[in-house]
Amino acid sequence: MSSRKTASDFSTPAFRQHDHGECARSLMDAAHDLCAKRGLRLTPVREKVLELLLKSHAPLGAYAILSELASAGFRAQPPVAYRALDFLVENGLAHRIEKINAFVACSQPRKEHSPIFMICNDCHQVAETSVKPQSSSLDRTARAIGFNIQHTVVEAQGLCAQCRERML
Amino acid sequence: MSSRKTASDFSTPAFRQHDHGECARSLMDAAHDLCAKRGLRLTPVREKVLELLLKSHAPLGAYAILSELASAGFRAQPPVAYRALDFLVENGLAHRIEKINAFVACSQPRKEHSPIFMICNDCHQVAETSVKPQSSSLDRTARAIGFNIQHTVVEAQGLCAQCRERML
DNA sequence: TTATTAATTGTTATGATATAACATTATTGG
DNA sequence: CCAATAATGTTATATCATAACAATTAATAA
Ligand SMILES: [Zn+2]
Ligand SMILES: [Zn+2]
Ligand SMILES: [Zn+2]
Ligand SMILES: [Zn+2]
Repeated sequence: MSSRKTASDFSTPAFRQHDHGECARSLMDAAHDLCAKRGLRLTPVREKVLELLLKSHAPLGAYAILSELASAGFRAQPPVAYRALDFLVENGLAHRIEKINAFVACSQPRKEHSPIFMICNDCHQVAETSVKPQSSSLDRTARAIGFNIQHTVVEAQGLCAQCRERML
Repeated sequence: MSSRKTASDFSTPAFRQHDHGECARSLMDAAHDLCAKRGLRLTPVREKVLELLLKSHAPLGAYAILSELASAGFRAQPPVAYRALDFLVENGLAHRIEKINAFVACSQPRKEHSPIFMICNDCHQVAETSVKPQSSSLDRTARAIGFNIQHTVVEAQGLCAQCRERML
């Protein structure tokens, strides 16, 4: 048993068969832990938004979240959703997918990472992986031109293996 | 004199001193050539939008373009700007920067490429570089999980060398 | 050329995403 | 408790983008 990890070892289970109930529960637990450790307040609306995001690996738009919040008895003005999302994103519990103006729960909320996303255009699920910062093409290019990176957006759209197979 | 090129050789001149008048003129010429070769029509409004984008290496939002179009005597309803931008983007003459909902002229409109952008948060200019598709972290990761990439978004926000120096 | 078709542009309206501003309530620390 | 801070409630508006259909212009082929 080697300790080597391939890229897929780091990928979110989005495109792999897995027990998503357990997947979601463990990420919710991790969120509670992380907030406790950092003295952050995972208030009811914030927890509810995270719960909604954790329902699947398909990102949700802010207004979809808002409407789910309304159904669950929360106030439903846009700032309610955006504030909760801001909290989750700022604290590394969720990510914004720029290409589709939507949000997804982070699949590795413990560690600092520069996430990269694979967005399936067919099943709409998003896999999150991350890359060693130093080794990315972006970092190499930035060093070459003296650019100081503060934030990165790395997203790919296409077809996941399952969807591609289904289309054959 | 080696034929090796470093990443900076491929970068747009955005963050380097250069004759931008010449820079813009040659890109406009290239656009005319490309359209002629492909039988595309660089109509007045499309050419004007490209001209506006070529005024600097700082991206412009669709409504900024719209207002410049109005000043220049063009019709100024949103679809006018979005259609021209769609044409330019579809034909590789401009790119959309997802992180800031804005558009920039392509700096290497001839060849197929997967562009990478460096967005300076201070001077708001954007450098475009590109990476050999096979070698990017995104492609390696995609191969590892069997994901078929159709489109990529790779953007970094931060500070260009000049702006960082100026801040010291 | 002239009819036919296709591409582009004009126009109105609306949809979708996001934030500013300020009032109110809840939590925390002294 | 009291003052300070953080979070939430609420209204209004800003910003970004497209649907739908009409009118015009350009390309094409009979
Ligand atoms: Zn899961
Ligand atoms: Zn899929
Ligand atoms: Zn230039
Ligand atoms: Zn700069």
